[in-house]
Amino acid sequence: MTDQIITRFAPSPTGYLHIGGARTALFNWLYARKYGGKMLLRIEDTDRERSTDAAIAAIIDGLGWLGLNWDDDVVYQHGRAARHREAVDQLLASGDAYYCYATPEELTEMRELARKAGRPMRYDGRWRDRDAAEAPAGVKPVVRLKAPQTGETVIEDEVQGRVVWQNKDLDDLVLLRSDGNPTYMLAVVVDDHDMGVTHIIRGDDHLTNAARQKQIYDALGWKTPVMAHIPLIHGPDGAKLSKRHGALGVEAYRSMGYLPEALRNYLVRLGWSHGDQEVFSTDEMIAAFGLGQIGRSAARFDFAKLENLNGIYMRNASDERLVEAIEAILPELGPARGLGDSFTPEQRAKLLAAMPGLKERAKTLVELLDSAAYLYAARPLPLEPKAAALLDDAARRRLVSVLSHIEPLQDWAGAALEAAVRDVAEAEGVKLGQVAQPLRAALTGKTTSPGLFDVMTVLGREESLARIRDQAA
RNA sequence: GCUCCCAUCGUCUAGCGGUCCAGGACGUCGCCCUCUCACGGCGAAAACAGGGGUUCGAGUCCCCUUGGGAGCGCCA
Repeated sequence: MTDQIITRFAPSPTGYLHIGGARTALFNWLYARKYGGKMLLRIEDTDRERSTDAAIAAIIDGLGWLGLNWDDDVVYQHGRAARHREAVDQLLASGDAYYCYATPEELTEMRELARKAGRPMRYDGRWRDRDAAEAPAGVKPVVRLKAPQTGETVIEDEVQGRVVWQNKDLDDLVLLRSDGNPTYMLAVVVDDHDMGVTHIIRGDDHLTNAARQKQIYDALGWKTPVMAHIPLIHGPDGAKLSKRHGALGVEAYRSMGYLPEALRNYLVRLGWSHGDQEVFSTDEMIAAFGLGQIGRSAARFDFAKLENLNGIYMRNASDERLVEAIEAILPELGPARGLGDSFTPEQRAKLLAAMPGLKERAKTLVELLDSAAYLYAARPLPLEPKAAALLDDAARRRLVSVLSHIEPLQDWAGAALEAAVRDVAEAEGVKLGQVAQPLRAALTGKTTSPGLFDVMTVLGREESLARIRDQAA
């Protein structure tokens, strides 16, 4: 029991689940699943001002969409303030923490002085050894950790390796604010400990925090969990991917038509690798995952590669699955495309029938839906400029010939249609393409589409003939 | 400014002292397949940031420089 692996994902609910957070969650999830352990979810909502229920919902939705389930109940950090204070009392009692009455003004002054002197900006410890009797009246104190001033603090990080700080460079951090509320630094340590977290896997923006947290663990006499600080994800331009700089929530990727399994596969390969393997099933991912194969440098987000992966996953997905995935985002996409929030049974049936040809050609669900527009278009079909250009007089005359060859067909099926159209080309003394392209333009309004004879089959005899007649001359 | 982290093709990466005139994938560019577009197949261009060491031997170890990034709050 004690050797069970427990990881956690601990987002602060101040916005959606962004892509970096999603990857952190994924890594935690993979690690826990691999070792038959648990991944816990903790909402770090101690900042009451910035935390919102909408953000909590967005994070939970995002995890659900990605298929990253957590174990046990969600822990809300805010609800644990009493326990956090208890830990501070322990530290106060053991002499590992003290009250500090320095005012915000004094702190600002300290920072400015330090900056001028070219020294690290840190608290000077002025209340560290002062008697509480000297406390100024009317000032609510904070509680600070009495951190070691000599020696070093060391983190043996699973991905960054051994990281060392000189204790003289670290100051006495605040554990309890003057209003009696715990700080993040204290809360994380107490919660991770109480939740039995054995492995902390998080972004390396927390690496320097790890040193302070280590000091708190030590002061409390607790064992520090194994830590793994994974590199951040940067934007395509190399600049950091922050909420104010192009970072998108996972729901944005859903709206852009990516499949959650494709996004997961893309994300896992950002910073982690397993030889030359690029595509992983969920089981393969879990089996192959390991902290040791996580790289230490930041990665840029590359939509082209995500699209490629998404295309692979779409081609391998069942037709029904893809129709369902499109239906899930249809409320967002449909109206702008002349479709409703959901498909009519006929629309759905046509889409399903055309899916084998459609999914072969699209990289996202949005592209897929757009490429299916011809299925639902009302006659007479609007023609794309390039399609219109294809339908010159000679082409329209050929369509007449096509009509005469296919109208008599008993069997409206791919092979028969193809044979008929080939006959037309031969009779006209032209290449198949010269008949096929105008035909495609007439049937779909576009110059590209799935195989022509599949298109005709899905559209059905009447609709196909009508569309051809519309353009024949 | 201070502390810490990082550095292989445009991008994601393999490489854990010799088998690397550096491999895979995406992207790009050719060719093939072909009713279009995709898919698929074949091929090409494309990288060890720079400088010092250590070593018989360095992409791989050490140092410096340069360039990125993170953190330095009574935010998380």
